[in-house]
Amino acid sequence: MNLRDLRYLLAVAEHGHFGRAAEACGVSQPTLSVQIRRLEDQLGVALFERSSKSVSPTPACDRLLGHVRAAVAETDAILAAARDLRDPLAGRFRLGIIPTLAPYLLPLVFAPLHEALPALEIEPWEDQTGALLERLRAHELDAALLATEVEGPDLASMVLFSEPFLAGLPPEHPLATRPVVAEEDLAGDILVLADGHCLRDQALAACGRSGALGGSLRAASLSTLLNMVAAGYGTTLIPGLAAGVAEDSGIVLRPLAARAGRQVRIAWRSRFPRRAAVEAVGAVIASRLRGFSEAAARGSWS
Amino acid sequence: MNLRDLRYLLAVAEHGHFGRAAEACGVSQPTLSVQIRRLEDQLGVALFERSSKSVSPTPACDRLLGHVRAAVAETDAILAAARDLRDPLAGRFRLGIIPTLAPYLLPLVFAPLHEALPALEIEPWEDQTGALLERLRAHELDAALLATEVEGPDLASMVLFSEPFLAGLPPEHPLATRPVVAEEDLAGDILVLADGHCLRDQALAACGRSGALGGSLRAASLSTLLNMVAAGYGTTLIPGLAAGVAEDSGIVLRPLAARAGRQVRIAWRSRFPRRAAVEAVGAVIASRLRGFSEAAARGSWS
DNA sequence: AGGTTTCATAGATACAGTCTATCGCCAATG
DNA sequence: CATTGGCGATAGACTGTATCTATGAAACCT
Repeated sequence: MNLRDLRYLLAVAEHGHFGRAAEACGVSQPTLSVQIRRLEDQLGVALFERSSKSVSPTPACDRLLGHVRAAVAETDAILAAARDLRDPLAGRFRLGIIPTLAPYLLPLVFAPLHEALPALEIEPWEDQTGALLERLRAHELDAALLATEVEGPDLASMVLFSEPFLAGLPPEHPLATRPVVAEEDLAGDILVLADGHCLRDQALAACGRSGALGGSLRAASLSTLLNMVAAGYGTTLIPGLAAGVAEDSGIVLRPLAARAGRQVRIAWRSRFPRRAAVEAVGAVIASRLRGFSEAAARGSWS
Repeated sequence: MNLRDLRYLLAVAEHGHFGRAAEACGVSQPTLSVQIRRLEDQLGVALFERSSKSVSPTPACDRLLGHVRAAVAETDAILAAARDLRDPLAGRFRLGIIPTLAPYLLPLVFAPLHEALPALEIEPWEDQTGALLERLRAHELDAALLATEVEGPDLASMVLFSEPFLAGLPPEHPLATRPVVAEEDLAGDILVLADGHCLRDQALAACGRSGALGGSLRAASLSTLLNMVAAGYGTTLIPGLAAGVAEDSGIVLRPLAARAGRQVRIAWRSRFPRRAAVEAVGAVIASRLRGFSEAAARGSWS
């Protein structure tokens, strides 16, 4: 049985006339005669009572017409829904974001994203890199914003912008008097985030250390870390986007001598069909952050 | 778009695997690959994200699946309903019956019809010949039981049984003393039904009259007529099947010398597709009434 | 590294849908 | 009563498409 035949059936039932029904369907009259006959054979039911003056549905046909109309309506609904979904820049877009980025990046890009891609319903999902990659591979995320490279042939990524680190110092710290701070000078009393945060490893690597301070601090969030530094418990490396918040908490910020930093990327499954959406989201973010890395590195982060 | 493709889509969505879905559909794997791809092209929407390890529906596909399932379910419903309707001896059967036949024939044949054709839901429709033919031609009846021949190439009919007339007399009527009554002897004081009843014309014709008594009586039903005769207002011709009821009302019945009577037929549109149902109904009625005409003509009508 | 699994592609084939042309039937008409 | 027109059915040719087998490409596992 074919959907086309069902439409033919509806047309004949509606017009009560093979010729006019054929015209309405855009086919020839014999086509309808043959197809309706075939349909009757397949169903084992006479659908129309033909005479030279009228073509009227049999009672059996009347009983079937409801289902036929419903089936045709559903397929029309499929086509209509597909039309709505056709735009890859529309619909839900689940975007993972790491915790050291989300609170500072999202306020910057949310409005531009909504403006540039009004049909895209972006659902941010905040978690650490490992968890995000897991969800990405499990099709539970459409893309993720990370500060690390991704591995494996099933994933792909693209750099959106570079985010320099800044030295974060308590106001009374000796280094706070210098205009520029060398990364390795921070190694002595640097505070870092808890395990799992990519920023932890990157900060330690930048200042030449392989391990953290002896388990004394397990800051779960950058916000906690900033408060600890502001209270004089040590120094830290602060991602450029968090500069404003860091200053507000009373921390002194200084550019770094070696320009340590990280690259923020958008990652997706290499087979993800809505590549266009990923690229559009990436483009909006990159555009919003254009020139940011240079400005941040110069220290003009306000 | 094709229903087959929709079934393929459901299979792939269900199995998450082209090979197994193909097996379930009874086609080869390349067939599914090609058809799903074509469907994606037609809808303009990516339906599955393929990799060598998994085939998972896209969010767009998830949204469409509901409609797809509904469409396929409706077509299955069409097939199922057609299976039920396939038997021409099943379903509604609208049967017209003339008023001088219905009250006496229906009680006789209703049970045998139901027994012989349990799936046939017979809906009797009582009206005069002209109205029945009109409804028959308008497809509002499937067949009709009449006592006249039908005219025109669009209708056909078949005699089911012969129904003799009997003389119906008041007990005190002079003719009541005779064992057999001649039709023409009734002409003097015969009472007949109102216009439109075929029995009216047939009774008048049988006793050799062309018009009725001077408009004095317009009996709308045989029952009224019987009561009038029983009350001594005149004589009448009574169809054999009504003999029992007539006797119960106190009328004297006598066989007719010339064996006047009428033939009861079943009529249908010559193009009516459920000829088998018509013939089955006719056969049951004819079988139930077999031998009736002879018995009635002999006067053994009890 | 080699074999296995899985989906995609290519080319051949068979079937099904459609067309034009024509027939047969019926009805209306001169 | 013969003719004409309208309508659906049928025949035969053609075209497009769904399907098959065979093979390719990529990823995964041993």
